[in-house]
Amino acid sequence: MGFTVRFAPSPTGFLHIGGARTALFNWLFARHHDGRFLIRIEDTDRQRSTEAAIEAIFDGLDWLGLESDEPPVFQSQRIDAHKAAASRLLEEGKAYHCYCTPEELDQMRAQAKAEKRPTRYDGRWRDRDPSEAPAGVDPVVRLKMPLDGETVIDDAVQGAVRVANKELDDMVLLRADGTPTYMLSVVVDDVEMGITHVIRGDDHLTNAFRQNQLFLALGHRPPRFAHIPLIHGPDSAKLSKRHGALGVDAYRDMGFLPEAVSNYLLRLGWAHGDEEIITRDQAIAWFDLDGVGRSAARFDLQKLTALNGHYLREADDARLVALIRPMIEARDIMMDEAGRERLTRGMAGLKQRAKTLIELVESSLFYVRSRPIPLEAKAAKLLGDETRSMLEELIEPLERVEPWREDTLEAHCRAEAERLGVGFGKIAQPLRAALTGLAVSPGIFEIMAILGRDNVIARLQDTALGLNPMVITGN
RNA sequence: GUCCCCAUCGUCUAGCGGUUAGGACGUCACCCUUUCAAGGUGAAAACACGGGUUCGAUUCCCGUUGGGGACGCCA
Repeated sequence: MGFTVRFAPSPTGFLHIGGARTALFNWLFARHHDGRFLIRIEDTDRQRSTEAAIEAIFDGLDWLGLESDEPPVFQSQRIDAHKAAASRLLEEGKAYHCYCTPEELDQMRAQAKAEKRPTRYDGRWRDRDPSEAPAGVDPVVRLKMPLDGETVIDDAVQGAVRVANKELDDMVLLRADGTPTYMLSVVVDDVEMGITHVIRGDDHLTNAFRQNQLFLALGHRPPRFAHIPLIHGPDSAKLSKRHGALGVDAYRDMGFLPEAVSNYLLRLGWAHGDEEIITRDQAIAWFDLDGVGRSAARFDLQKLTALNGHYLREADDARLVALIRPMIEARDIMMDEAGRERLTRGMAGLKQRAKTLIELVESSLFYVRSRPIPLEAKAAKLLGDETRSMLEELIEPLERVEPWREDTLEAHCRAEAERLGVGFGKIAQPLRAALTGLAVSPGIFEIMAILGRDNVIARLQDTALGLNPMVITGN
């Protein structure tokens, strides 16, 4: 339909979670309408923009699968075009030089505040003759805002939002050093890039009134605005570092899958009936601006975690093995081919018990560890002297189990429990502890089948001999 | 302080004048069960308040209260 949107982050930090959602909404909107999704890096503040931040933003977008349809635009490379636009406005009498010093402006604001008046620039140089310019002061260029009437924005999310033009002060277009401001750059670039819909955070809503006037002054029709509500922290204030709100990379490091983060973010402020689990394709088919809510949402890590558990269970086993392999090896546990195979076979049982990749790693280790495996405290508690000798008695019968399969193992162990005159749980838990070093794991016969006879018997012998090292855990 | 926005279970939300106010996360029971998950069943849990409009308001309008955002020669 010829719609073009952009995601325009300023590279002063990582891609934070709110930015990720903005990018997602833009991307989905473009895909849904068969339009274009562009990326523009707003790096006009050279002091605060860093190469590392730019990289982090692209990494984050990449991880979430939000690719740009065209090479990214770097705003810093378009300064000449921004300056030219300002000159044109100056020539047309739509902008003017203002010789106020920063000190003078500070004073003006302080006074307005003291008198409980709005802290706006009063337009004192708007109609003043340039000959009155003080010597030695480099002027800024300001846009002449309309003095009366009102500016109405028909926001695709917020509806009609209106403000009296007298509330809008004459904003700075060019700084005293001649560099363009954000307000100018954004508008000039949006025009240049053919942006039809500006989808961005709520915090830009008041900017939109000013930018709307700037589009008009430049002789262009303003784009359609869509201001989506911000994501808030648990204290319901705008999400920021102090909430521990992090870059998407942090969520990746916490063991979340990109599809889970993406699904979670989508449902924050947008819904499609009662649907909770939404695939990318469904999202593209269903997403549109009219479904976006107007109120801010709080970030809920628990719900993200639950969603992640769902996607973990759905995930392909080989993919999960590939994802956790570096995490396992980072713990100095090397994975040989046999270990990788055991892990892959065991993944179906492991993944349905994990909520994050971190948990998945923790619960997977016993498949790839070398003997004797360490015992966590809860497992050690299950293995008293009496229990250990009971396990020892299990070794011989296990040597005869044929074939070595989940169902035959279960049948044998149940028979064994009966012979010993104990409840089945009395031998299952110690077996689990001895074979995995854990008190919690997938089904014990599944584990035995995957571990293999030799490994199982060896591990039981280790335990009988008390060879297992103890693990000191935080809990 | 000025301007703007918002308001359904604890949280995310469905609802677009007439519903037993639905779903999800979380919480609590019970079932399943070798542990833990998963799964199943069920429970507790919401329309901020006050005026209108209307035969009828969660839904439309106004106000109050509460929350948020913006007020830079930052982006």
